Amino acid sequence: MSTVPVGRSDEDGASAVRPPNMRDVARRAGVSHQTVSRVLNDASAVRSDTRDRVLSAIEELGYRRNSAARALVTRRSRTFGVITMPATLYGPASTLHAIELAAQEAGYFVRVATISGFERHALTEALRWLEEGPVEGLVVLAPLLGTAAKLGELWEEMPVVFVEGATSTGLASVSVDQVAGARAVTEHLLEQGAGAPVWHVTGPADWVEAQQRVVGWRSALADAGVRAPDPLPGTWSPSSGYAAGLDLARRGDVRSVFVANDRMALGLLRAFAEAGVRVPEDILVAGYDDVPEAAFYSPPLTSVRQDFAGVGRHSIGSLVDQVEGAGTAGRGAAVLPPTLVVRQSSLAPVPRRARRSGAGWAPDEGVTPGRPRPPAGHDLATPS
Amino acid sequence: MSTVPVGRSDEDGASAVRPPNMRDVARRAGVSHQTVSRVLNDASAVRSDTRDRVLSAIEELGYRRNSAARALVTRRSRTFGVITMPATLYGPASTLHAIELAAQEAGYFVRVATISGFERHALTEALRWLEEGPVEGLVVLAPLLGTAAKLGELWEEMPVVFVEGATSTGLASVSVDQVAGARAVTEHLLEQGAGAPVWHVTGPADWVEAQQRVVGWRSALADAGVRAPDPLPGTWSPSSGYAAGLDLARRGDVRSVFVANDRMALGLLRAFAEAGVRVPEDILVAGYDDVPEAAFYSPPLTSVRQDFAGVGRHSIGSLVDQVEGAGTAGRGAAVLPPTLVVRQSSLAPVPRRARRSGAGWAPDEGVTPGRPRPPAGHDLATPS
DNA sequence: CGGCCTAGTGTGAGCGCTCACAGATTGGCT
DNA sequence: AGCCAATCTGTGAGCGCTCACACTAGGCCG
Repeated sequence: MSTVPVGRSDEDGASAVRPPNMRDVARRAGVSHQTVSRVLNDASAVRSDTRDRVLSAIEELGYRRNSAARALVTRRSRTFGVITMPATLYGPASTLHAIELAAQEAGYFVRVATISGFERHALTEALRWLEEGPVEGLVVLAPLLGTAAKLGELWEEMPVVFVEGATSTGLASVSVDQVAGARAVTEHLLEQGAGAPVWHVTGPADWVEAQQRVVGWRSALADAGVRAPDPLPGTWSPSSGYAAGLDLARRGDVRSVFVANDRMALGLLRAFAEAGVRVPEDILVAGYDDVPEAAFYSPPLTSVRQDFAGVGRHSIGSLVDQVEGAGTAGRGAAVLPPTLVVRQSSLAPVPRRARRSGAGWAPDEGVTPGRPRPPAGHDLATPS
Repeated sequence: MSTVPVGRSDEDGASAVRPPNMRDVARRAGVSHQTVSRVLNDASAVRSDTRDRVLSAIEELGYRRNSAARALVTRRSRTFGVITMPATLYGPASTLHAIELAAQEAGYFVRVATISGFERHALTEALRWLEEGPVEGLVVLAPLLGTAAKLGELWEEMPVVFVEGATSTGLASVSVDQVAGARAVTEHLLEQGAGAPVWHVTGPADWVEAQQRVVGWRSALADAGVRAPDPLPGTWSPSSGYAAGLDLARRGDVRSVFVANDRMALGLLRAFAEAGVRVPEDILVAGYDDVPEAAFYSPPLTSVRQDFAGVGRHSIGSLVDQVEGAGTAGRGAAVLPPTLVVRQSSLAPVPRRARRSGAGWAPDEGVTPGRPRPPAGHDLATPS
């Protein structure tokens, strides 16, 4: 490792404390700066002993390539921008983290612009901020309806990928199949509830994911010939689930509820507990997201797991294809299948045939520390 | 807003699709490139009508300054690096988000390097990755013991701030006062439990925060003249809390438990529920972190809230001071006070005087949707 | 009325790198 | 020996910006 301090004090005695540059390395290795550049980039067309000399000069000087200079001449920043909301929500936060990880693996940097809302003005400002970078591509974590349309004409020629939310536009997008997930969980509740109507607590109406979960829920009920009750509005927050829970507990005719995310389901379970409604004996409950804590709710919550890491990888993969590949590479719409994870909250206790396909009564690993996520669940094939 | 496509096709008919540069703007405004630069930077020493002409030329051309060129000559990237773990944990994720937000407000970009562990090799590699940037300063989210020491000599002259974990080194650090938080929650449990010993489920032993919570817990017990029971080891995960809960439920003599984070407390509550232990009637429970869901656990969980946004702001503030200020600016150790949030899980039901200082039986806002975080809680003065 | 200050502007160099191309060296064939 | 191709290496320009400095014009003083 480097033992020589930065800067050079040999040769011409330039006393500057500036870091060593390519020319310094070249001089030390007895080659030209261009050969150093070749070693760093091509690796080809350089005789191996020359390369070795250059590499050891780099090591000795503690040389690090100046990426600003590199970016200047190549017009490539190796940076992707991410536009996101100030969400500490489990889903978006996990996706963002996965994106950062995937980008790092692909050798790109990520620059995050957080916006407070999806109004046009905020979007424009975020783009400005990112373009200062500048960025080579854009990931838009745009879970609200209409974001894609609003942004549509803002970039020209800038590679972009919409995550969790874009549809219909010709642009690249990556998402988890929310309709399939909602269908699966609804069908499961129908089966466990012996065909009784499945109620639904929605997410905010302007979220694409919330809307698609409604669609999946409706279609499963329609296919079963069961009339859909009016959905109860929620806001993703536990308190909105709590409110919905109080509503549902007051009615006497509810047999099962599909809640659009786990946090709301937690609030709903709390309301049921206070109202003396037993889960799953009186009412079956299922959530969505499969947060790591879901297996430890009371009772352990049936949920739908999403592959956030996969979403991150696909997003970055699409951008890399668009930037490095030619033509229409990476332009498609990737749709990832979700996984139903069955736990106690949705299993009708009486007909004990309910234990199916590895689903257990969590906490299923018992006292074993670690991630409480059993490999249980069926993979759902992507329908579209 | 810009209606002219990028590049220029007027003047000398250069057909290039390159974006407009400073010289293009200068030509259009009838000034020199240097005057354009002055408008963009100093703003001083330019006559106002000249400035206006330059600004409108910028607008018309859709000019955006090339930050690579700027960074090259100024040797300033306006970028901070963040070294973090692949944590989807609530605390680190919130802190990271707060850091990004604070940096954006201060006009800096953030580059995140995620490492899988705090071994020396991984750290070195992360530094390499960030230095490629290069970055002007470093935020080290280093919650593991000894990270600071391991990194100690790796940078020379690079501004750095340790978040949640560093101590004793002379370097800048920002953290929440874990000892004070643990003391407060332990004292509260002692009072509610009428002086009965408070048990403790710890976090992983190599986490600074876990260790300091143990310290706070011990000192509160010592001050009260109560012997500290052996702490139960945990891993931050709900399942480890579940395991600890089974252990504690088996003993008959436990009156109260302070669990080192909310996720473990959730697992512990689950174990108690299965074992037929009632909370708070049989055992009082409190957690740490005050995750947004804590108010909806069964029962609602007493916890300690940390000001993550404040941590983010302080971290970035310290780096900005170090970079822009002179000398020893921003070098101190900032310690932020936590807030105890009392909920049902820790309130002894019999002596009803327990309702104090705004603490309520959550979900205290009832059915109102929104953040389930009451303004309740006492602020703890920073002791150190 | 010439010298000097100040405000406003222009000129040229160069940051560290990559690109396009030119030059040097080698080896294999006639 | 001579020549061509293949392989390796060097040269110089220039990316878009900021910095240091030179220059001009006008106002004020001696």
